Amino acid sequence: MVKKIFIGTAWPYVNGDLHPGHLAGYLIPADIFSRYCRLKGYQVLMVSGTDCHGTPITLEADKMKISPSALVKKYHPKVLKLIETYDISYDLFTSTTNPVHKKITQQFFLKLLKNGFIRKKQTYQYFSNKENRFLPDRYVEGECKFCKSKDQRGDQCEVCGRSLNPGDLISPKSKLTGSEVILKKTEHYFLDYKKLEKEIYDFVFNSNHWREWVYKESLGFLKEGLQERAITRDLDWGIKIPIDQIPSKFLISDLNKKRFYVWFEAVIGYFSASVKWAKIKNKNWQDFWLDKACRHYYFMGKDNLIFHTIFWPGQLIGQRENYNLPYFPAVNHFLMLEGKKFSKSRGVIIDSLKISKEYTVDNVRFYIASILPETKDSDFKFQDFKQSVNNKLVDKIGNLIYRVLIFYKNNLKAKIDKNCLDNIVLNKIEQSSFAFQNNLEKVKIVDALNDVLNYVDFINQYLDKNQPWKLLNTDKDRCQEVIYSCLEAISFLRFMLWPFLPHSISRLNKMLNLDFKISEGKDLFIFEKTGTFKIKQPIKPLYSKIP
RNA sequence: CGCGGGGUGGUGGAGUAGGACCACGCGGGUCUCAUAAGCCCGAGACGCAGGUGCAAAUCCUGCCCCCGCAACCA
Repeated sequence: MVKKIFIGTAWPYVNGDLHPGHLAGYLIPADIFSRYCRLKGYQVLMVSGTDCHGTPITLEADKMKISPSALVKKYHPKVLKLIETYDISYDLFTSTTNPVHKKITQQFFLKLLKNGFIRKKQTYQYFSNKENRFLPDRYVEGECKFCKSKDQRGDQCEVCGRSLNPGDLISPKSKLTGSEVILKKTEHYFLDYKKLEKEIYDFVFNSNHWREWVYKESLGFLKEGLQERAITRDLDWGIKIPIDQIPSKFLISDLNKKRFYVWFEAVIGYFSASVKWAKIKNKNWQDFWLDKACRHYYFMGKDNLIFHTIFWPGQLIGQRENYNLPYFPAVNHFLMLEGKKFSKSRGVIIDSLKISKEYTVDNVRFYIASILPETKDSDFKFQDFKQSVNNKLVDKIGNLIYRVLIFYKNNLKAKIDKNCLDNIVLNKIEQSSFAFQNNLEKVKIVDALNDVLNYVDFINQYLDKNQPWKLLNTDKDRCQEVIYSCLEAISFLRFMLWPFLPHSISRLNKMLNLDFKISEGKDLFIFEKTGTFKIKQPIKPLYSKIP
């Protein structure tokens, strides 16, 4: 039976350009994993899209004096361009503004309502008369009523450390315009996580194959007990509440002025994008969401952890449809830039598109893959980048491939009489392949890349020990055997490198007149001799040094 | 005492009690097929202070530093 894999990646917010933190946090690791799965012959579905709703979008749009939808139209293509440039292999990359998503979000809500997990509740929120809108706590500042510190944000006082609720600020003002802010009564729908707590706890508790810190963090969060959580906001930008379909006893006032809260809606995108993909491609989304043999992998930064291990599973459980829950949340820490957090306002920023043009996509992919923040925050340093690419990718990997191919072409006229694979090489291929797959199955991508580098080192050492350049005059048969063994080793190397470096490995395929025959059910990591090596195109180095 | 993660040679990582390991960088040597590439050898580290143990990077206590979350930022 073909293994089924669903891959969901975090939905990038469309209020700015994507920086290398997004590449390292989910785009590149998810892509490496999905390419590996495809080579293994698994049935893969990888989806995501842009997250287009929420207050930050409306605020950014206001700042630019355009409508939220105009802002989305401006940024969505830029995100798409980046994904195409880096060749992130989504089966569908959509956005939360697509109609299928709207409809499915409303259905999710209605189902939760029907199943008794939604309740209505009155709260007080900060409201700006001048701006004529409710403001999130963090956009309001005033004096902390506990310690009397001035200019504290509405969500927390940084001086005394207390969490603040609406009303805990004295003379609150809008952080955006400085205008006065009042407390206003408003009614919202809440998702009652208390009722789902037991099932969520069982789900998390039984997931002890997760990365240890992810497991502990999720359990730690549950330890404090879940509470009901608002799923609607007083906003005019977002997905509308399906008023017509709500039983009258559940209706609340001003529903036409409310929208679904983005946290509730964005994660449903994983499901709605799958449904949309199935419609477009005429496939079954049920293969991935109802077949218990399908495993769900999610890739995201650590700021998104709780949404994927607690809240989203809760939403799925509440559907009572027996949908597949996350199998493995590949949560990454953060990528820093020269020791600092990426920050547009502080100028700590690199344009991902620009560096791909300047240094090539595969160079950037290689470096980022080598420093993925899988266990703790990691650091993008330009000096490291250059060293890493020049020494590992160019000198070790690139040079190995080049020295073997050019030797084969120049000294053996690209022809081998006897296809005899050295046992020591065969053993290494099998041993590395095993270690590599073992790591990738556990989404340990940095370790898997190290397996590849270790394999390359071995082949370089093998060449030095056997010195085919000397054998050329003393023992031609052995010389052919050594070079043939290296060619087979390189041929297999293509499979291990392609997930990391799709562009250059495609070039290598062309040089060798080979291709990947990817098909569901066919495991390309089972070693098979390539047999004969034809060289049709001029041999050129795959990589060049960064000056 | 809100929850959790982290601090190991210059850099990035591995290592949950008994020889501190890997890769890059650095120093030296060597080959010459190759992109001044390859290969070999070497120097160099457990955040701080206590404690338990025959033995601590690892367990305990206190402190310092970095990061995420803390339910209205997603």
